[in-house]
Amino acid sequence: MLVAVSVDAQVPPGFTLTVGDVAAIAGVAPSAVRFYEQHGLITAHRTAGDQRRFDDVAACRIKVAKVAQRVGLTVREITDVFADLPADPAPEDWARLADVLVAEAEARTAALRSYLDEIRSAGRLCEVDGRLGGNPGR
Amino acid sequence: MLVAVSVDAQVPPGFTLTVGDVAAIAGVAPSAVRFYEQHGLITAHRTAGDQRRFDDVAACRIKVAKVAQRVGLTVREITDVFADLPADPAPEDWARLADVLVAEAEARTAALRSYLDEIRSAGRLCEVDGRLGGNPGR
DNA sequence: CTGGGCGTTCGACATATGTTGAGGTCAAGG
DNA sequence: CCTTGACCTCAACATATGTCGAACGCCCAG
Repeated sequence: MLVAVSVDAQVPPGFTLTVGDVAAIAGVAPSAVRFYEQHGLITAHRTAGDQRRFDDVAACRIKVAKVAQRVGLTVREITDVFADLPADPAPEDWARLADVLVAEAEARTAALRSYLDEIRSAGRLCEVDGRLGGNPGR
Repeated sequence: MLVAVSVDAQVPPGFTLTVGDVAAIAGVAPSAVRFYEQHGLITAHRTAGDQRRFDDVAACRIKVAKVAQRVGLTVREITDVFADLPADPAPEDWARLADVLVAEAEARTAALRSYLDEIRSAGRLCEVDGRLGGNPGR
């Protein structure tokens, strides 16, 4: 007789965390966790009673996302980057992810620096490639 | 009696750009220019007819702001950074500004990199234990 | 098997960042 | 002067990122 716990038979093993659990681990509000799931940043399985059950990877994704948001990435962009992350990421997978995110952050910083350098080196502020004196339509 | 020469006497010299001019130069919509003025990112003088007249510095500030937004700074934060910028900035002033902005961008990138490094070196992702018996193909 | 602490959805609210439209005014060219 | 396009304000809408409350359901401990 192997009939035992049939309640969460459809929830894969490892998916034991509730919304509140993930929220506590990731340091965000439960509402935010639902928001991220709605937007595909994380995924959940559902119990027979329609409750979400998360993986610990979900909490990890959220933590990374919060830091990535600080460098200007939108939830949508972060979701896209996460699209390449396997369901059960190995350290190398995290490393690849890190490369992508850091590269993006550095590219944006480089753009900022480059533009500021341009302004600074232009003797008289940034009258760069703008035609002053005309008023063409938009 | 009306005095003809008093029409734009209150608008300082150099403030010749209309909302549309600044918008065209900075590459944003006129509505955005008004928005930035409302939020203190740029300042305008008014003609006798209550129209805004900007300085070319305004367009420059907007251009910088757009790039700074890409590294995660809010309009509020950018406005605060601009608070230290003189009305008529010299190259050194832009240089100081650049230092502040780039430092902030790099700090945020560093935080991201540091956190990702932490995850990667933790081996077992975000300090949480799951089924680490292996990485089943699935 | 029941109580209450979580969970669920849904819609309203909140903030940031703008855009659009209505209704009216200003200013520069003809 | 007078037309016409750009400007003014104000309000509503739009999107991103969440939060909160109501009304209701699930589930674990006693």
